[in-house]
Amino acid sequence: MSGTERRAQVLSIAAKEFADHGLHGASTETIAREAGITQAYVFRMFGTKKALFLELVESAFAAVSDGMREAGDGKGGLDALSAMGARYFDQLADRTGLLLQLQGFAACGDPEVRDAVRACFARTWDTTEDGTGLEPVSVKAFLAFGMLLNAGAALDVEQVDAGWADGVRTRIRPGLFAHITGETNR
Amino acid sequence: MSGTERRAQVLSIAAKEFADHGLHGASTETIAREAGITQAYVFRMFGTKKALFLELVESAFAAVSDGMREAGDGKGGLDALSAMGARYFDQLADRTGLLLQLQGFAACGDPEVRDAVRACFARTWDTTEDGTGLEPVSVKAFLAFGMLLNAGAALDVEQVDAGWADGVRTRIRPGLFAHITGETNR
DNA sequence: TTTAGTAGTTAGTAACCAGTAACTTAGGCT
DNA sequence: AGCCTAAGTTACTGGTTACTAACTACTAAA
Repeated sequence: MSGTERRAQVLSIAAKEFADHGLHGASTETIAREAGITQAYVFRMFGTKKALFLELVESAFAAVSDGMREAGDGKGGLDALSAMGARYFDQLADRTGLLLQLQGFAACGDPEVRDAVRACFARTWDTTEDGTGLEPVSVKAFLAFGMLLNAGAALDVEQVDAGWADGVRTRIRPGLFAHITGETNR
Repeated sequence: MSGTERRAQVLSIAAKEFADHGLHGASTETIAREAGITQAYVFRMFGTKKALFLELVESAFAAVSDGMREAGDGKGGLDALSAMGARYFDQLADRTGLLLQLQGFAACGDPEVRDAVRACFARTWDTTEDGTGLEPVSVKAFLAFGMLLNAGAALDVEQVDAGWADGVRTRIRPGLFAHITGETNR
């Protein structure tokens, strides 16, 4: 198998592993075994476990940011907002990506991880703000619903038959964010 | 030291440790050392690492739910909503509690943890819904902002001087949730 | 003074962890 | 043929992990 193929395969397997068990819970040995290679070779490719983790977390955030920017490109005003909102929620249907974001936040006890995730989140925030032209409160609401989706993915809310689960699954009307106003800066 | 005192002390130390490093990243050895006792005694008190973790996560969720219910007790309508909202955000100022919730979500790869966290989240949802009398979309928005606070706590947003950080810190006007409407059930 | 319980320890175990160094094997190019 | 590089392995390390069994020191009541 070629280097780039192998790399992609390991990244895909590691993504699932890290999404389920987090930075510390996942095992490089397990990842290697599932990929059919030696654990030593994983380290040869990615250097450290944390580097592999960060690469996956960063690409999970980037998928959302890039997707939104692409959706809004060439449009303006409400069209752009609507397209970006739709793309945002499309990207957020990827459960592994959501869980990787969550694991990124959870691993922020490590300063290196925290700095990386801060940068990722900042980029998502700025992309949302610049692309939609919404005021900060609405951007906040926009991203807040994204964070709730992270939690929903963790709880595997799709598999739950209950009132609260229905509530979490309920999709917000996209135009909503344009109407949220009245923040008070603390 | 008496049993209840020791237990409380260990719980408090373990809370910080689990909040920072998660279920798998935290070490019982470290917790024991910080408490000035043997690691073996931690297991004698709590049985397993996971049991200790779950006790902390559950109490972090319960603090929010119970606080809200208490705040709304004896009041009605907008008064109750306002009081519950205030209490909700008060409880969410506890960074360790927020991080423990986050680590609970992150550890949901383990079925036992997932079931427990589902139950906690369900209770928070129901308490919010019953107490405020809001429609599901608003409850969703209410809790979504809570999830964003989890992320903000992980990123230690208080220490960041940037536009996005200001945005995350911006406090929403409590009455807002009463005016969110227009969901579309998917 | 015995008895019962509570607070805590010592001394392990077996499994697993991330990470390293040195080696091998196979294919393409000159 | 001979060389180089990329793909991959074997074999190992030092450390940590959660968890257990068996023991001790102390206190308070009967």
